[in-house]
Amino acid sequence: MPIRVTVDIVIFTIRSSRLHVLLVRRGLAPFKGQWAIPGGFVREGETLEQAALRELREETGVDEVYLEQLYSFGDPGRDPRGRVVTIAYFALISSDRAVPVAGTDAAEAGWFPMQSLPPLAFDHRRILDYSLERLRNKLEYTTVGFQFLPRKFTLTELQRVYEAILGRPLEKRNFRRKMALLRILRPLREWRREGVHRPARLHQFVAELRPILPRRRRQRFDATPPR
Amino acid sequence: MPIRVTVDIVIFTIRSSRLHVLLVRRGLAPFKGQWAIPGGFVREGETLEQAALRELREETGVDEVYLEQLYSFGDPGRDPRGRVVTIAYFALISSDRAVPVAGTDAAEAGWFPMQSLPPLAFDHRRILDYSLERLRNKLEYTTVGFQFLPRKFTLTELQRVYEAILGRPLEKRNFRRKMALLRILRPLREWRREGVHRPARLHQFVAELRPILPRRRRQRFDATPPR
DNA sequence: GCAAAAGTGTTCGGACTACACCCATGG
DNA sequence: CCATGGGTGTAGTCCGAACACTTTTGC
Repeated sequence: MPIRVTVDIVIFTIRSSRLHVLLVRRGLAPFKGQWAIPGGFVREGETLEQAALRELREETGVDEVYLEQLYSFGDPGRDPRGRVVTIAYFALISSDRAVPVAGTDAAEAGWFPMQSLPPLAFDHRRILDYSLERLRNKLEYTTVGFQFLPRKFTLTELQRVYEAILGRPLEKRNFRRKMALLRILRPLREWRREGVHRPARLHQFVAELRPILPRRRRQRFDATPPR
Repeated sequence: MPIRVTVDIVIFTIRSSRLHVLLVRRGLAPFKGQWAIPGGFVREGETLEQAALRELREETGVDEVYLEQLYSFGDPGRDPRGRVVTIAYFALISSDRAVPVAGTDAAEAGWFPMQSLPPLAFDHRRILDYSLERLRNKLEYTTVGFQFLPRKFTLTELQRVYEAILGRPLEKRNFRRKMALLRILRPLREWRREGVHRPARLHQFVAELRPILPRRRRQRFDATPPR
């Protein structure tokens, strides 16, 4: 009895300032009727990443997103049907594109806030927990956070993204100073006016997706000249 | 034709102040006679981690080491025999235990310095490159570095480990201050004397393996009382 | 007394934290 | 004129980096 290989994909987005994940309701046994993260078997000629992208497209219609391999889970017994090793990925989708369509083999699909998840099939709870941990870490030292926003956004919207992922409020002045120091935002000559208050300046994310470089000084050494 | 699943394991150690990796010479086609990292098929009832540990034991006789899942590689065509997905792990072995024994299905095994690797079978070069990157990152924010040393060691030995992994020299005073600040070393009342110079104090690594916590202050907020 | 490694202190700059008030707008 | 979010500056602390000389030993 050979081992079968699937990819599962955790799809994150931000909705109304809260981190959400896309779940599908299983139409078939096992765990029929339960919620699960999208996934499926890896096909003949495709790479693991292509398989993940295919699942993503089937569920959301979206392509060209941030996608990263998370971890592989393969405990015997994690799938009652037999030995299944899954390679888990996670994807980040900007809120303006986050419109799920029901998958082919899924009866139903929907966005769930990470703070209140339903019971999940298989070991998917564990996968979700780990992907959140990873996302939080990445947020600290890369610019993945921008993946959740449309091209133009306000600084407060950006801050809300960070807060939603980290799960704690941030201090406005410090947050803005940090962003300014990173020099990855271009302030636009456009303002968004909404509500009864001062309009907010729009910004663009400029610079490719990259790790945040804490500009190191070059290291020199004790230059004790021979006496 | 089903996908087959293997684990491959990158086994690191430090020898004469340089980072080494354990390679085995392949006895069978494909890539017969070439060097490769140890690995093998995942068996029926074992977890992925158990499979990695089994390979590790077969190659080195060593158990109870630092072991971490690295990444999964599954491009079609990475193995000419057919579709093989491999889950790569890496392990860290202290220099005093790093005595390889030839594996069961391997003709020969040996430690190679990471700076001068032979041509490798499959996509193993890529796996090695990635594992080094990961090891370097982990070194910065965890205490994995200690895994390479015996229980008692000198501060200079510890510094050599860090230098070997990072591939650059470090500054002695800063390195020692940092270690002192972390409070994870117990200085012993023992000294090692060797060579014609002042003896070096021995230290022990105390505290469990853990991430290095940059002690955050609790964040408070603008407490503008309502006027 | 000399060669060789062990050991040690201070200064600077960058980044993070804490913290409170004025500004522009629409109603 | 008021409610609402947008926007801004300063002071303290911590940490990493730079940098050179004294100590102890065996020969």
